[in-house]
Amino acid sequence: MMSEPTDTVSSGAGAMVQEGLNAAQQAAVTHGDGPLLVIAGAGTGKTTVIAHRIAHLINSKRARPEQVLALTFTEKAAAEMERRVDLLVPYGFTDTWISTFHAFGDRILREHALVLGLSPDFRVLTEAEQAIFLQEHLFDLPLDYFRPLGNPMKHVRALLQLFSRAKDEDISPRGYAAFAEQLEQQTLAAPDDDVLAERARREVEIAWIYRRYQELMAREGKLDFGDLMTKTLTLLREHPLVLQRMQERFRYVLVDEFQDTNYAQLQIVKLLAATHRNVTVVGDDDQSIFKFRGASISNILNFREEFPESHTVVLVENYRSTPAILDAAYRLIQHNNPDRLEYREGVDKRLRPQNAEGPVVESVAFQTYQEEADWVAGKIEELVEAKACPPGDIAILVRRNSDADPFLRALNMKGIPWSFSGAKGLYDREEIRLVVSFLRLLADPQDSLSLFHLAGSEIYGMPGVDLTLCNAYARRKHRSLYEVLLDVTKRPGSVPELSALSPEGIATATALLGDLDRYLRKATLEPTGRVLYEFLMERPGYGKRLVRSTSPRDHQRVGNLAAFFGLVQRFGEVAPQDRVAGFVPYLTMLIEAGEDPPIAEGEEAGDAVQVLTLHKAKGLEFEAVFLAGLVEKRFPSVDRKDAIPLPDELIKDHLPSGDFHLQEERRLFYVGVTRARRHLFLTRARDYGTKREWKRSRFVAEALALPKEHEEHPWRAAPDAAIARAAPPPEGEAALPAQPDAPLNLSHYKIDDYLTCPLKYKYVHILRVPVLRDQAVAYGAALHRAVQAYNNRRLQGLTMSSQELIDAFEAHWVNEGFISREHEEARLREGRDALAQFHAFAEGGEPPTFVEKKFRFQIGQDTVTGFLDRVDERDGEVAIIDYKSSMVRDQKEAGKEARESQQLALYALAYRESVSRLPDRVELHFLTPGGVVVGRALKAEKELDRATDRIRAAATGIRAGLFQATPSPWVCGFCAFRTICPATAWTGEREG
DNA sequence: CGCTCCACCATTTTT
DNA sequence: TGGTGGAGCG
Repeated sequence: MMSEPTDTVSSGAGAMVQEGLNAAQQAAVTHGDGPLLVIAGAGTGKTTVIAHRIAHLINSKRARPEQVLALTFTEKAAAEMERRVDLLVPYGFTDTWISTFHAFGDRILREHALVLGLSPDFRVLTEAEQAIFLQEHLFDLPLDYFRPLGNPMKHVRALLQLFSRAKDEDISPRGYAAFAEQLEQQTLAAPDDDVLAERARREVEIAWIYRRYQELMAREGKLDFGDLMTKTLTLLREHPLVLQRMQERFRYVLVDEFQDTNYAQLQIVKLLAATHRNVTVVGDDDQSIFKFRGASISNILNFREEFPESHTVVLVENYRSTPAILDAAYRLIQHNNPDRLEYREGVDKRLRPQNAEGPVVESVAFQTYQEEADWVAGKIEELVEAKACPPGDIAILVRRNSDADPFLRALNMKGIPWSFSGAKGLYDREEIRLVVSFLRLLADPQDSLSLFHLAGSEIYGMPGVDLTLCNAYARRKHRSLYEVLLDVTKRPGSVPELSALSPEGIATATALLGDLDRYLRKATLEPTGRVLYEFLMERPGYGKRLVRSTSPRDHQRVGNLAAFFGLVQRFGEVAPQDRVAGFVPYLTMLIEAGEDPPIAEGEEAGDAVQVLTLHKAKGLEFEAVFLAGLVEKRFPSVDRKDAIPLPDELIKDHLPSGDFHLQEERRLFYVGVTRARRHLFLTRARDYGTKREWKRSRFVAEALALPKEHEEHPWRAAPDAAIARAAPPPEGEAALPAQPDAPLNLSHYKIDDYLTCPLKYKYVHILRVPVLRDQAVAYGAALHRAVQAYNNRRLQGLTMSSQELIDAFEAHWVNEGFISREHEEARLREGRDALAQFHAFAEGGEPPTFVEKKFRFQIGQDTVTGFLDRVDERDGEVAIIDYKSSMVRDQKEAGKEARESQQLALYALAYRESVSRLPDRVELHFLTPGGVVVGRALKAEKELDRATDRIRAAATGIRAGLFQATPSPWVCGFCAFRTICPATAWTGEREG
C-alpha cells in the first residue's frame, strides 16, 4: 500500500486559478487532502468551485490529470464541467475522468468484464427494451400473482421499476430473498395474520422473479442501468486487486450534486476513497428532489459521520438573485427543520445576496386557469417589450408536464415563441402515425385499421363517403378492407353494392393499392429504412412535400420523421435481418412497452420562453421566473406510492422525523424560487376545470410570510366558459350531419361506448373500423358460449357434463392476441378450471327460467335491444343474472360491481318495460378458476332513472351528429383506436 | 371518534 | 381502472 500524501501545499499555491473567487470558494478549491464537504447553496458557484478545484489539483501538480475522477449525474453536467475545466487548465487534460456515474460504471465494467464473467460488449437496455425482454421471457419466470393471464404485461413495468429501485439501494436478488424468507418466518409465528401472509407470498414471488430476471439477463449479455452501479460495486468488493488499482489510479474523487446520489453510488465513492480519503462532495441538501428515483438525502446529511475527519465549506454568497427572492427562499425552506443540514450541524446556510434589491416577489390569484395563463403571457409580453429580458431568459415552471398546456396556448395567442421541455410523444404525431400505418400495412395488408387510416389521410385523401362505404361493406361481408379495395379497383362493377363510389375514390384507391403492391415487393428484399425512405421521397412523396415546404410546422414534421428514422436504424443494428416484417412487431412492442421518444425541437427554441417542470429546471437560472399552478394538492402534490413499492425494511435512507413527501415538495419549491435572478411571480387560480375549488399552496404563505388566506365568496364558473364547454364542436370530422328525426336502435354497448367517447362510438358503430379483438374479449366470448350451452340444456330439462361444457368452451376458442403460446395455454387452463368450478356450482342449483332472453323497449322514438344472459323466476322472486369472465377479489368487490353496473341497471329497466315489474335483484356471476363469485344488488327506480338518462343522453348526441372525442389518459389507454385517433394526435401547433 | 362509503382525480426523470 | 381523502354516519 502506498503511503498517504501529506498536505504540504502552501496557501499560495494555485493562486493563478483563484482569481475572482470569494474566501469560502477559495478554501474549497485549495483544500488539500482528505474528505471535503462543500455545502453549496443555490447560485453560490458550485460548478465553478468543482471546476477550479480540478484545475487546481492539476495545475499545482498535486495530481496528474488522469488521477482525478469527477462524477456527475447527467451527461449535460459532465459536458459543462469538462468545458469549464478546459478553460482553466493550460494544457490538455484528456486523461481526466469527468463523467456520469453510469458512464464511469460502463467503462470500468467493460475494462474488467472478463473478471466478472461478463461479455465485454454487453448491451445496456433501455427501459422499453427491458420490458420487451421480460415479455419474451414472461413464461420462463416463476410468476403467479404478478402475471394475471387477462393482462400478463400488467405488472412488468412496475417490476422493472422495483428492480431498479432495489439496485439503487444495493439490494441483490439474494438480499431480497433473505428479506422475503424473513417475512415467511414471521408468518409462521403469526399464522392468523392474513395480511402478513399475503405480503410474504408476494415478496417471495418478487424475490424469485428478481433472481430469474438477473440470471436471464446475464445469460444474454444484457445489463440494465442499475446493473452499471451494482456490478461496479461487486467488482470493487470482490476483487481487491482491481479495487487497489482503482484507488491508486484515482487519487482524487469529486462528486457533483451529492444530494442526488443513491446508496449504491455512495458505496462506490466510499470504496474508491477508502485508502486515500481524498473525496470532495458538493451538494445542497435543500435541493434534494429525486427521492423517487433513489436519491438518498441521508448521504449528504450523514457525510460527516462517514468521514469524521472531513472539512466542511459552506458557500453562501449568492451571485444570482435579489435579496427579496432569497428572503422568500429562506423563509420557506426553514419549514423543513429539523431535517436539514443547517439545523442539524449548526451551520449557517442563509444565502447572502450580492445583488442589489429588485422588485418584490409577486403572488397573484385568478378565478380560472385560463386567466392565470393569459396574465402570465401578458406579463411576459410586457417584460419582453420593456426590454427587461429576452424571451429566452424567462421561464414558466410547472409541477407536472400536463400543467403546461394552458400556458403554451396563451403564449401562442400572443405569438410569443416558447419551448416546452416535456414535449414527448413522437408516436402521437400524425406524420409518424402515418408512416407507422404504412409499415404495418406492409407487414400485414389485411390490417384494415391501418389501411383505413392511410387511405383517409392527407397522403391519399380518399373521400370519406367512399371509404366509409367500402369499410362498412367489408365488415358486413367479413372481408378485409384490402380485399374490398382490390375488387373495386381491379374488377370494376364486381361489387354492385359499391356502385355508388365516386370516380375520384376509385382513382385514389387504385393509386394506393399500386403503391402498396410496389412496396410490398420491396419490403421482402430491402431493409426497412430504404423502403420507408422511398415511400417518403419517391411515391407518393409525402416527405418530399414536407421537405420543400417553407412552413416551420412542416420542418418540425421532417425533424420528427428523421427521429423516427433513427429508431429504424437502431433496429437495423440489432436485428438479425432488417426487414419491415420484423421491424413492425418490434416497434409495436416498443410502443406497448411505453417507449416515448421526444419530438423534434421547434425552430425558435433559441430565444423562446422556457416552459419546464421544476425538476428539469434544477441547475438553471432565468432573469424572470413564473411559478404557476400553486394550489394545494398540485403543489405540494399528493403523495403517491410506486406501483410496487420497495419494502421500507430494505431502504437505507432513514430520517428521524417529518413528513418526507411534504419536505421534498418544499425543496422543489425552493429550487423553483432560487432559479430567479430578478423577477419572481407566484401564480394560481381557483378553477382548474374541475368541480373543486383549489386552495392556495401553503408554500406561497411560507415563502411570503402571508397570513392564512381567508375565504372569499364561493367560486362560480364564469358563464361564458360554461357555455363554451357545452357548445358543439365548431366543425371538423368529429361532426356528422345531424339527423333529427332518425329513430335509433341502441344497445348497452352502444350507449356505453358513446358515453365513454363519442368518437369511439363513431369508429365502432358508424364507420365500423375493424380492430383486432383483445384476447380478454375472445376468452370471455368462449366462456359465455359454453355457459350458454349449459344453461340451455338445463332449461330443456337435460344435463351437461363438465367435460361437455369444457368441450364447448374449446370449440369456441379463438387464438387471438396472446403474447405467446404459453400464455394461450395458461389461459385455456384457466378457462377449463373456471368452467369446472361453474359446473359444480350450477349443478347444485335450479335450472334457469330464461336463457339469452331477448328484450326490446322504446325510449321516446328510440329502441333499445339486447339479451339477458339468464333470468330466474322462482317463488315469485325474479333475478337477472349476467356472467363475467373478469377477475374479482372477493364477494364484497363483486357486490360493489353489481351495485355500480350500468349494464344491470339497463337490464332491470328492460325487464320492467316488458313485464311492468322490477326484478327483485340483479346478479353478476364472476367465473373465476377459484370458483364462481356472485355479486348481488338491487336496482330501484333511482338506478332505472339514471339508466334512462344515459340512454337519452347518448341518443341526443348521436342524433345531433356530435362525435367529438373526449380524450383522457385512462380511457384512451384501453382504446383500440388510439393509434389513429386524431384527438390524441399532434398535427402541429396547439390551438386555443 | 372511528369507520365506511362515495366522489374525485389521475407526478416528478436520469442513465 | 384504482387509490385517496373527505364527508357523513354510527
